[in-house]
Amino acid sequence: MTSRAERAERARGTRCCDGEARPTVSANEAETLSRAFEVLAHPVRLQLLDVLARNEGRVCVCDLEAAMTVKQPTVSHHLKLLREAGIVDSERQGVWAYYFVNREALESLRKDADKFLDGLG
Amino acid sequence: MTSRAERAERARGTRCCDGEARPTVSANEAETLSRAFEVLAHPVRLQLLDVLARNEGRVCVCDLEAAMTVKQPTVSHHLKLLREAGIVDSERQGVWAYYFVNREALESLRKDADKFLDGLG
DNA sequence: TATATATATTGACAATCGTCGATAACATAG
DNA sequence: CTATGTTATCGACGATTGTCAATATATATA
Repeated sequence: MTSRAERAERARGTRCCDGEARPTVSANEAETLSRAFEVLAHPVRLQLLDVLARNEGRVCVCDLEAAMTVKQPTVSHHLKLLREAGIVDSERQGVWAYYFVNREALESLRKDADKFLDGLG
Repeated sequence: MTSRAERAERARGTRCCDGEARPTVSANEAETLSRAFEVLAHPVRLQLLDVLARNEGRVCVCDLEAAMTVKQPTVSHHLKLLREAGIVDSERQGVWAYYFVNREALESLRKDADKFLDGLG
């Protein structure tokens, strides 16, 4: 609780700011945006994205696995989530699976995140 | 699986990109950043932030509650998470509790998010 | 074909999350 | 003091998440 300037008195049972307190972001937009942030809300996924973004189309799962602290099924699991979110894609080359970021999807995610955060003032 | 240009052949049991596959974001940084994204990973918290950012220090819980679809204890719960994350603060005025965004914390969050997302290329 | 390697999937488990009714804590009016 | 309105906390519940061993699937090599 931080101290602040005084405020107009008000009777109980009254709203303080009626119309002004409506969100400008709809429930649907908030839903969509929060799902985008969810994808980013795990350290392993952030590191996977980091590696993939810096090694354009050249990283196989075995190397991703080596770069992470978690075991192979867990890496595979997080890659699946990134794939389902659309921000990475993969290609099979023989025994190996190479993952790479979907640049348009990533750009779109960044734009949405920026727009929301910038919109906050 | 998207089709891509051909790749140098390689024997099984070999790494494809050794050193290059290291994350530039440390496990600790990833941990911290992912916690920031976690806060944003829920539609109600996004809408709360939205409302608070647009009504500088003037919104009481009763009005936040009226603006959300979830019940009062749930609103209180999400406000607590935002407070614990440091990006909002609150002040009690008599019976009412007024919430407002912590501008420095919000700016710092935005900077970290931007830095990571921009860093991806 | 048999074998070895790379990746994905399954299934189980503990841990965390989101929600809400009930209730506590607090402030004020009467 | 009592009653009423506001917010926070508690406790329970189902749902979701993260992890990994075990296993399946796919591919290449011998």
